[in-house]
Amino acid sequence: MENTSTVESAKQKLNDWLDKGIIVSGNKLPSERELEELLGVKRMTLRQALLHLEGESKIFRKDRRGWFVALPRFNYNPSSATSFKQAAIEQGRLPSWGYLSKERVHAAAPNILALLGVKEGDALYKICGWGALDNHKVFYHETFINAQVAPDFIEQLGEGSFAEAWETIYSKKTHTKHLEFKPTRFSGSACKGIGGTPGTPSIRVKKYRADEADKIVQIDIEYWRFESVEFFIDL
Amino acid sequence: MENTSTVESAKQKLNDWLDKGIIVSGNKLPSERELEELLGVKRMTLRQALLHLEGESKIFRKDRRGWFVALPRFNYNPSSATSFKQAAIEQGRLPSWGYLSKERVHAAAPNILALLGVKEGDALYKICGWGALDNHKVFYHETFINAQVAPDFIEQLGEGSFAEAWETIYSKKTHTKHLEFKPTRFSGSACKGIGGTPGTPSIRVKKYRADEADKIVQIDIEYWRFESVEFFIDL
DNA sequence: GAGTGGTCTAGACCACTTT
DNA sequence: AAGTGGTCTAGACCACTCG
Repeated sequence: MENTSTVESAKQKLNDWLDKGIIVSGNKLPSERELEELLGVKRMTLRQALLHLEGESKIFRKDRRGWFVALPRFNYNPSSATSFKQAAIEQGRLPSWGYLSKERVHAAAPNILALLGVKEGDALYKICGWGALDNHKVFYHETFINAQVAPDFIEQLGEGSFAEAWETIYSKKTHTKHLEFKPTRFSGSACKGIGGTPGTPSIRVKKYRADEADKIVQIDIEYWRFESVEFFIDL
Repeated sequence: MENTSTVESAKQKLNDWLDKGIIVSGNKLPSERELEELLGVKRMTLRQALLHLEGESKIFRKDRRGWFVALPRFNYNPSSATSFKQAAIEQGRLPSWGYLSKERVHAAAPNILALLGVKEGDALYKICGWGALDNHKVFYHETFINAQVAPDFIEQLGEGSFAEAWETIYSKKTHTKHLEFKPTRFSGSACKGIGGTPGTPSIRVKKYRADEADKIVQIDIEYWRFESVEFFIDL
């Protein structure tokens, strides 16, 4: 009669409730203590079920804030000229973003300096920020820019997007030259910046952007929430 | 004196032992029961530590077989003409692969048929297999091929690689036309094919390969072990 | 301040792998 | 047959969030 009270059965019930839209009022799931009662499993077991559903992109976590019904995946073409903002709108999503820090620095990882063609000790810009869809943060980024190529970039950027700044202020059309995808887990600044749970899988996307002369002018390192995105590239 | 006996401390100790190469004889870690004693933590706690280290690519699991010291990440360019075999050798790794099934089928997902230009009810080939580095399986794949474009592909393939078959037998040079990266978790056939633990994060790579006339002749769906790979693309 | 998520303990049983 | 990994129970404490 009663089911086997295992992770699998808990998952199925939760899945049902999610599909049917019941129980899950608004967007937040009931607390774990309520759920363990509703599902007839213990806390650690429930946790497994929730973690599995997280992996299947049905739900997601905000650190210390609980579990939420997942939003659709974002279809992202990192090589496209289309900005995050525009792509989001095209997919019927509400984009937003913020900057956590904008610094003029004189040091960075050696390979960053080399790629940007910045001499040891010379200035470059480091900008950290996040991007969100429907008010849910989906990526954190660190961006490096050659200060010689784009003087006063920080001031010019304001609250606008990178693409806008490049085109409007420096009249440069940039294109993606190189891409890297590395499966990792959230930790450190990416974790804080996005409000992610440490240890949760994530994808690090590294992007070199170049100008018309094929000179690398910007390096982006983005950390995406594992379940919130899907990448595609046309060649 | 004794540390706080938390996940973090267990991780640090394990990390130490891994770095120094002690405790870890051969390639397999001691059993979980031994480790809980050595580290002074309980099983579920140890498990958290191990899972974290798995996420950081220091160790990996074989289903029901235990924990192993991780191998280096494979640097994989999915758009390159270079075959898996060749790329592996260039990175000083020992590649191997196997086929789990080779079928002539008359049905597949509608979008697969459409992309390959196979009419409803017509034949296509479905080939499932795996790839390994240093005798550790790192990906599982399902490949679909238009039977009209490459008659008798299954027979011609033998135990060789796809690239070899296309070039030698059909004298076609193929190139990657489209790529998709989707973070998922292991389940179903991919899980079995690779000996992965269900629920473990993985990356699904979808690849359309086309001939000189830009006609799609092959669709690859690969499921990669999360921690064993890093992708890059030059544009 | 109550409630909640994150973490941890100290056991247990089963299915599978290995010896 | 013994050992091991996978799973589950029934508690507990702490740090943080939220009302």
